[in-house]
Amino acid sequence: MELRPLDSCSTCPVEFAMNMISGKWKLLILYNLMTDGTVRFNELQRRLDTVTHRTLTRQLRELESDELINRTIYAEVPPRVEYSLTDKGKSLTSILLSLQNWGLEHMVE
Amino acid sequence: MELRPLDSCSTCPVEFAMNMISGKWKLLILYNLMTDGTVRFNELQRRLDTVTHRTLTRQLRELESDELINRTIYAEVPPRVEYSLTDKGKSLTSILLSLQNWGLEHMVE
DNA sequence: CAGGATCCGCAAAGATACTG
DNA sequence: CAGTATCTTTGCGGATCCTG
Repeated sequence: MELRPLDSCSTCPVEFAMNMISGKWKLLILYNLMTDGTVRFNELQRRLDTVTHRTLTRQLRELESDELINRTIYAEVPPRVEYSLTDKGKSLTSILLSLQNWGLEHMVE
Repeated sequence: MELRPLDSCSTCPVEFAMNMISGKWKLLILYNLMTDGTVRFNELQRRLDTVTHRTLTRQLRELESDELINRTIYAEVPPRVEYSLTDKGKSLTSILLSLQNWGLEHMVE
């Protein structure tokens, strides 16, 4: 596949994709869901380690409104909320792999 | 290739790659150099259309310090400065294609 | 032509406190 | 447990003016 001309920025597929994954914690969230399938809110927060409660919530809401993740609420006490990838979210794996491959080849360890 | 575990964020290849291309105009700059080879400063500014002189300079400096682009200065009057991709910069094409493919498949036109 | 210097605005992220 | 409400911070990008 070749690089296409970028007619207009508002319809640029590259920018469209970048907007989905731009966000300090988004790729880390997606990565965790890719490898583990389903993760609860607090478990996710533990794994991201330094993320604040507030910020994690926001990032999850954005991913959800972009239809990259599912949010499942269980009517229990204490409450349980589980996050998982949608098919659209799963399809981002190709981008993550592409980024990872490039990083592995060009990072000085 | 499989997704690797993300041991530590400071050594995460995905984050390393993202840091290279995060910047409002960077992918657009790289795209222009990928398709045209060598471009002068003002020509680049015309193509990005709404970018300011100041901001374009900063983005170019960052790309240069990341060794993604070459900056060639010709000792002429008026001055001439040309930008082109390094091999490292050219290798980003795979990421751009990956982003573009995803965007084309998931954008509603 | 291709910058540098200064100042400013804004959106994203963090800190902290409170809650069903 | 999984949020929401406020407030503050910060850093990127923009606006403007000056120069070899």
